[in-house]
Amino acid sequence: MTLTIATWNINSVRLRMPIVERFLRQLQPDVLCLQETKCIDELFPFEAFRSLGYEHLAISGQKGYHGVATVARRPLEVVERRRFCDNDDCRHISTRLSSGGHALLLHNFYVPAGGDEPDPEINPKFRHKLDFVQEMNALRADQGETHGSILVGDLNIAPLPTDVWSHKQLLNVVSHTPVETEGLEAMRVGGGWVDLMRRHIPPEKKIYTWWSYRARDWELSDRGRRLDHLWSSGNVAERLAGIEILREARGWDRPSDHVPVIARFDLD
DNA sequence: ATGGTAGGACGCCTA
Repeated sequence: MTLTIATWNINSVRLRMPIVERFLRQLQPDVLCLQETKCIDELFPFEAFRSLGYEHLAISGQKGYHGVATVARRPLEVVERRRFCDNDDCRHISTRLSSGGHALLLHNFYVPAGGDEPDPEINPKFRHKLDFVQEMNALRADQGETHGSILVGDLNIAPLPTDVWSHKQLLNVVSHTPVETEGLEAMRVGGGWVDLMRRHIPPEKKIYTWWSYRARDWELSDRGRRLDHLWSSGNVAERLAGIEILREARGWDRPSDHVPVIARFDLD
């Protein structure tokens, strides 16, 4: 049997329901992890998801900012809404997915963007981002009483030189500074996580999942970054059958600035 | 070198 898991920073789930519907009808992933839902739980569009066959929802929302949601066609249960950096931002939810006798732990993350100034001494938002990644070190791929773990989301860091349109020009730009890229890679490797997009697509090849709204023509200039990630424990990575980055979604009507990324696994 | 756009919510913060 196959299991497909998608991640997408949706930049307001209520405003984006038309393209969420289009995506779910077209790709039909088993699970969709959303970030930046930007609405309190009471206002989450439950019915729209249910009518599309996504009847199992795990949400963690707040007013106006952040917010994550994991929606699925199969049963899932909330494991934890973890707090980071001693505040109540809704930036994480973990769920347990049962799939053909396997139980998978699925983390859905929205890492702080970090502001514009890449200096933690003068920019508290950048300090917050670095601290947040530091605290993510507690999450190990082999953790929990499950048969494997998956970690997805908008991590707001493009770790490899080929994860940005210009490595040289972005070295001092938040999302690609060495303190961030090295911190994220250390956390990933230390936690035993496999970068599934890079397992499937060689590191020489450029990959982007985000293009700024501010470009005159995002497609023509193609100044993108890979900010969205899918990781897993080694045993789950062995089952990876494919990765799809839905670049066309950046050109849909009223798009998010991020596109969905989908991983397909072949399980027994 | 700079400013460019978008969302939530209604003056301004965040990305």
